[in-house]
Amino acid sequence: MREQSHEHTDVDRASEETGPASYDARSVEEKWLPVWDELDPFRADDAVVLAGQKPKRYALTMFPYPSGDLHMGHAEVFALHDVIARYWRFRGYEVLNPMGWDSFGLPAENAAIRNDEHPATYTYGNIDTQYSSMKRYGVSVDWSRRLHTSDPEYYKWTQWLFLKLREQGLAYRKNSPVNWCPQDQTVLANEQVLADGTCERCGAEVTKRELTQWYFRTTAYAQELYDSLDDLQDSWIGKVVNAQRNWIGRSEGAHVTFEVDDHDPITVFTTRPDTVFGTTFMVVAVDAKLAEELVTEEHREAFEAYRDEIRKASDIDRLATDRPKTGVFLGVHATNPVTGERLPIWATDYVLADYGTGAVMGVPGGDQRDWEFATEFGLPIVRTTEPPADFEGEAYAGEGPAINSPAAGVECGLDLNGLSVDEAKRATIEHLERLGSGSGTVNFRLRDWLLSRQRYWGAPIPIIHCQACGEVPVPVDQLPVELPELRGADLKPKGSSPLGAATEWVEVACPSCAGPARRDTDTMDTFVDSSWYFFRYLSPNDSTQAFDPALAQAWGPVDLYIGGDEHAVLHLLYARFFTKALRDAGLLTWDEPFSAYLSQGKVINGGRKMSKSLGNGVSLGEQLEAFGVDAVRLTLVFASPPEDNIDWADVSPTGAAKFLQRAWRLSGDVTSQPGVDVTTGDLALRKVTARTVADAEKLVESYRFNVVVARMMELVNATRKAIDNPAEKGGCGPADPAVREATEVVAMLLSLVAPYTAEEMWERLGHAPTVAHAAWPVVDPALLVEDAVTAVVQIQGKVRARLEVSPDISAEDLEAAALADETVIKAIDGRTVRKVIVRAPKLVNLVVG
RNA sequence: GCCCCGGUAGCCCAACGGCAGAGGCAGUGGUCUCAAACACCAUCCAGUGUGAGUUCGAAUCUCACCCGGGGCACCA
Repeated sequence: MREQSHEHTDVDRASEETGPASYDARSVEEKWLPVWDELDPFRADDAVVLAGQKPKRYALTMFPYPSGDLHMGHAEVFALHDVIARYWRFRGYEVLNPMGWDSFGLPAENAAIRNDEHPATYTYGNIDTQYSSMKRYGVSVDWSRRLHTSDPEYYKWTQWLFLKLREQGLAYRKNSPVNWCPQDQTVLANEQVLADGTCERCGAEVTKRELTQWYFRTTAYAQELYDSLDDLQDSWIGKVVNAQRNWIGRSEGAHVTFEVDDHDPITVFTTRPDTVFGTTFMVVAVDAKLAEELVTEEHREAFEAYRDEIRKASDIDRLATDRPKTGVFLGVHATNPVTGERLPIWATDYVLADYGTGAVMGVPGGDQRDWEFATEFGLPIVRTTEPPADFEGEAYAGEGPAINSPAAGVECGLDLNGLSVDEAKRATIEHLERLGSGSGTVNFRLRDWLLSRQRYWGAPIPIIHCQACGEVPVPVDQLPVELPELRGADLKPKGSSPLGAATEWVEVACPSCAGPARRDTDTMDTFVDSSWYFFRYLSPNDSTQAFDPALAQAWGPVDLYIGGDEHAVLHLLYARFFTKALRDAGLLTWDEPFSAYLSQGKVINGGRKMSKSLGNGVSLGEQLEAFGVDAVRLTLVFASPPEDNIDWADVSPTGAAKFLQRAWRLSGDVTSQPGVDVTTGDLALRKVTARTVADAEKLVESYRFNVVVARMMELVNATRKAIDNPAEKGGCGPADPAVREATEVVAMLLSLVAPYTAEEMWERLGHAPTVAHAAWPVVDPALLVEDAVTAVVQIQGKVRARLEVSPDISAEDLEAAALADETVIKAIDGRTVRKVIVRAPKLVNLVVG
């Protein structure tokens, strides 16, 4: 592309009469940017929406973290997102399309330590860079709503919301074993530890520490967070709904209470209450307090030795499922509430302290883990479900009739024998409820969200700890609690928050009793900042409230959210939690923040993720330089469906640039004047145009943006042919009004993806800027009707002939025509026609023989 | 192990249960050119992962399996 520029002048000179053969992407970009700034066509008008003058659409894309300049991934999501935002404007919606920066976070802090500076230097420097790039990228954003989560004006409200949630009992402090990242020197939420036990952010192996930390009570909404996934099933991309379901991990079952000798009873959670007859022992988590309370003096030494050994093992080892079961007997017995049998109680590490009640009834006949444990320690095994005859495994957890429930000769008031698993579960729960020894219940895997962090560059937790009054919230009129000025070496992680070193900042008078007190020195997880930013966009400059509930009512919820899969559980779950909490605080009326969610695939190169070590990185800046903004955007949108990965090695920005030139050239060929009566234009081309618009509407609305681009290409090809071909070959020449109509539609459609080229075309077509304000074409339904359609005649389902028929042909006529056709008669070859299926006007299928 | 999603031409991808091909990339042949690039025209290429089933008819629906991607996982 660049090489062209030195020849450009020759081309211009040579083609003065026919117009230039190509345009220069760079100069077109420079030409239109200031014009758009002047026209400001993307400002979202609150008044219009509040008054209900226009229907609204809220388009949201995950705001970037300011690390360096934008990369290919950003380019993709912004390009996809802009298609829908621009389309909605064309369709008459008042569109809110805001942008900001998720600007708290560790990279800035680490850079500050490295370079002996303040994190703000890195942060705001990168924001400036990214802002310039985004402007050039031509996204249709309302920049007046720009926000940065690290601005005190923003995090004041993050702090306010923290206090609001605390008032609702949704933020609390507790001491517990927590995930600790030794690399980042801070605690992490469960969601931020990957399945392999490493830190989601930096990849270091996460360890455990016992610490007092702040939590959001996400579990209070576990049921609702799970249930409302049903409503999102169709409008969210399936894999994200699935990931959230798995993460929340709902399981139905029962609590069963077992009396214990000389001790409080133990309650366990089980999904298989029907197997209670097969319980031959009890197991409690070795690291739970319960184990320590239960163990007898006689067994204490052995227990403690076992426990210490387990504590030394890493989580990675503990999580391995293939090692032999271990445990120690605690010296006490429980009583089976149904049979009265006495059951030994053991401690083990295969039971988790923080799931369910930290204790389990051991049913070796029905649970493989219990089977292994029983085998290891010589405990009895009783089957309570009859396995199929060919069953060869050990524990049997499948369907089948209940047996040994109770065992022959036992009378206990409950008989499950012969019942199916479901029937037996229900009967057992009813029986337990009668006995007062249990009840049906639902358990969740989801844990509370650990939100405090021992790092500097985040929103300080607005709590003051007073020896006399305890936790005291910072009064609202004293918000924000601004970060003290720390820089460079002051920020070095040392296992506790750097804020602790800012003595003057930390030591304050208690707001309640005025006695000596200390500020909380932890900052909030940056996922807190991003859990509500889409509300702040509604009132970005409001200094009196986080957001205006009336505007939330008018604009919310977000109509389409586009972002990366890496946030499938993290950010999306947190934002859903915040929305429900804010609803219950009376600030919102709706339940879910994002009506539709689309995830964008990754941009990879040569089949591998781009990385410095592989040396396969593709620089967005270089691509833009080489091909222009529009060609890069078009490449990214056209390459594949939005959610699929794009391999840069498989795509062709050169091809995209060629197409743009082809499209643009049309606008120079049109010779009719703006406003010409298109109804007199060439019918064949008009039909293609109408069909394209109708299809494009459906395709954009179902987010199949790559197919929309293919349709644009077809329309460009058809228009080119109409201009160039003589009448006898179906052409109509450049003066035909249909050519203008088609080219204007190309400009409008193209503006969804390639705004500069489209704007340039629009101008050459004799219109004032901006094409974004152009009137979307109204499709005349008459133009969508085909004059003649090709009906296929199948014999035994195989196509044997084609007939040109009228689109409104009757079934009888079509059948007659098919049977009269010579090719058909030949293909039937004298056989009997046994059955005729007619789908007028497209198909006839003959069954012969 | 459980749960989602996918598998169509050399490649990226289209196809209301009804003609497997819309579009693009790459390839091939041509027009233009002194030559090349650009542009334009033409053209080659698969029977839809495998096996059954439903149906007049299956890429599409059902089941099983194979392969790839993702989520959860000693979660009772």
